[in-house]
Amino acid sequence: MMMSVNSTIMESTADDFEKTVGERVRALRMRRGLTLDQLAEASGVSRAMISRIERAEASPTAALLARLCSALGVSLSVFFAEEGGVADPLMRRARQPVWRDPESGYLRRAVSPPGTGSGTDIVEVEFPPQAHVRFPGRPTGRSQTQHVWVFEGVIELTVGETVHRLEAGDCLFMNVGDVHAYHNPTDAPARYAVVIALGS
DNA sequence: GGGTTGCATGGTCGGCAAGG
DNA sequence: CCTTGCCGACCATGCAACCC
Repeated sequence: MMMSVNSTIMESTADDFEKTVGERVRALRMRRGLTLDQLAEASGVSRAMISRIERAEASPTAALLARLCSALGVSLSVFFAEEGGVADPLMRRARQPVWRDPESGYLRRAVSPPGTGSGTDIVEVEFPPQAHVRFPGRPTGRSQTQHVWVFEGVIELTVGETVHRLEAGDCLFMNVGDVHAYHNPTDAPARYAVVIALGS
C-alpha cells in the first residue's frame, strides 16, 4: 500500500533528516531568542540533548520532539512543514512532509499546507501493530485541542486516567496538553487523522 | 554566559542456549 | 520445533566538566 511509497521516500531522505530537524530546531530557537538553557528549562529536555539534536548527533523520539515543539510554540506539523518555504494553499501528497518516529516506528504525514494562517493543522498517521507512543503532559501548555479520527484499525488512546478504544470511524476530542498515549493493540496497522486547533 | 563533549546510566533489541 | 530466559551490544539521554 502507500507505506511502500513513503518508506522509499524515507530511505532517500533519511541521511538528511536529522540535519533538517537540527536546523529547524536551531532556527526556531534563535528566532525566539532562546538559549539552550532556556529551551531546556521550557521543554524539560536537557540542553546537552538539544545541542546534539541541533548538530544532528542525535535523532529525537516523537515524545521528545513534541516537547521541544511545544516549548518553541509550534505544532509538529508546522515544525515539519515550514522548511517547504512558500505558502501554497494546495499541498500535493508528494510534497507532504513525512516523518518516522525512531522509537515506535509510527509514520506521521503533515497533510495541511503550511503558512496559510489557518489555526488548524491536519496530520495523517500510520501506526504500526503493537506500537506505543506516549506524550508527557505540559502543565503550562497553552490551550491547544485536537480531534483524533480513526480510518482503519484500532487505536487505544489514553488521556489522563481514561483509556479510549477507537475503531474505524470513531473520533475523539482532547486537549493536547494532557498526558496522552497511543497504543495499537492489534496485529494490523492503524491509520488515523489528527486535526489540531492551535490556541491563540 | 553559551555551547560542546566525555562519561555513566537505563532501556531495548537481537542472538543464543537450555528446557519443554 | 517452539518457548523462555539470559547476556551482550547498541542507542537515547542527562549530568557535569570543559572550551570559547
